[in-house]
Amino acid sequence: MTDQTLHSPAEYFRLFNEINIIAQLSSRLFEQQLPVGMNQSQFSVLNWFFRVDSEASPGRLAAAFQVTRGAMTNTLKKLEAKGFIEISPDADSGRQKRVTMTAAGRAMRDECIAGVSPLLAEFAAAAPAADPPQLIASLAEIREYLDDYRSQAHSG
Amino acid sequence: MTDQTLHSPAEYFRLFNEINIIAQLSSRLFEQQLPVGMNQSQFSVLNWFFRVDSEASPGRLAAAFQVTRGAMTNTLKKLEAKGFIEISPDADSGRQKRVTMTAAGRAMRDECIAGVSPLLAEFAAAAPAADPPQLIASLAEIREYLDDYRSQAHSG
DNA sequence: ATTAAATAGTTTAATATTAAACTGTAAGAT
DNA sequence: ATCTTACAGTTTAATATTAAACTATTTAAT
Repeated sequence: MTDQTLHSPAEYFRLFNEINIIAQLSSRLFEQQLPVGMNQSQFSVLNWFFRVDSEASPGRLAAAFQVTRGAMTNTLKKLEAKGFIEISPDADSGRQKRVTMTAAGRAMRDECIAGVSPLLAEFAAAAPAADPPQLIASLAEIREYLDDYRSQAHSG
Repeated sequence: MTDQTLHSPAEYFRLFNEINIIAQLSSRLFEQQLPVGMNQSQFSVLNWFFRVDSEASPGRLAAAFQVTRGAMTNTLKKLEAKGFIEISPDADSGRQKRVTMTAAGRAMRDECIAGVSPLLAEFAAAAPAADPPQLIASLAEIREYLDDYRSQAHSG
């Protein structure tokens, strides 16, 4: 409150520490609520098709979730094997592919939402964060900074 | 600011999404600054001995970092092989062990800090989070809630 | 004292991820 | 037209993690 511009590196260190532990705890908790065979990565892809767009290339999805293309190849294979997505050649580009969600995928996405909803509702009711919108805004800022940082000076 | 008690589950969903992406991005970024052969888990253990206590059992460390005992066994083995910690029998209990940091471990901890400091300083200077202390406090609340949640109704 | 239950740590199998090498395609330079 | 570079996706090897089975020890019950 006293000082909005000068912050110690040690403070950021603690910040990332907290974030890492929460990510670990929450991921495990959420995955336990998902239908058998589904994990967070797979659900995230299905949910992306619900939230963002009806189709995408594997590369676009990898960028959206900040994972390597190899990791996305793996995740998409699992989803395709279960019939939740379809992977077809891109009519406009021989090196890209076109990924879409199937009806079964939409059903599974709904099932996942139904699975995690009680947990989220319980969480929202307990309201352990004073001001979630504010918190989300701050975190989004940090996420964007990290994302830029990575692509600017340290491409890979 | 308008409403401090009613928050939507969807909001918490977004919150955990942001947290997960930041955890992923920041972990990778930090690990790249560590000396060769060191990773975040190993550094965290060395830093724990610096911050918290001069000795601990493997189980206490596993609980502190919210990882399985098996994961901690693995991490401690790596550190022991490099001479950064010592693992000895506990005089008071035949089933527990006693872990301490060596002088080499302290030196490596300092080296790690030196490695990540520029990144943290750069981050602090750019100050992408308006109010880090407030943010840390909110996150700590969430972390504690998740931790309690896990141990209360869903032990494992 | 014996037995049963809980605890601490290790091991094993399975999985998700990264980094880097690799294949194939598109775009740009000459 | 040919060559070079960049790009999209896959594959491979290495690693960290979890869950569950396992060993050994301690504590509790009888």
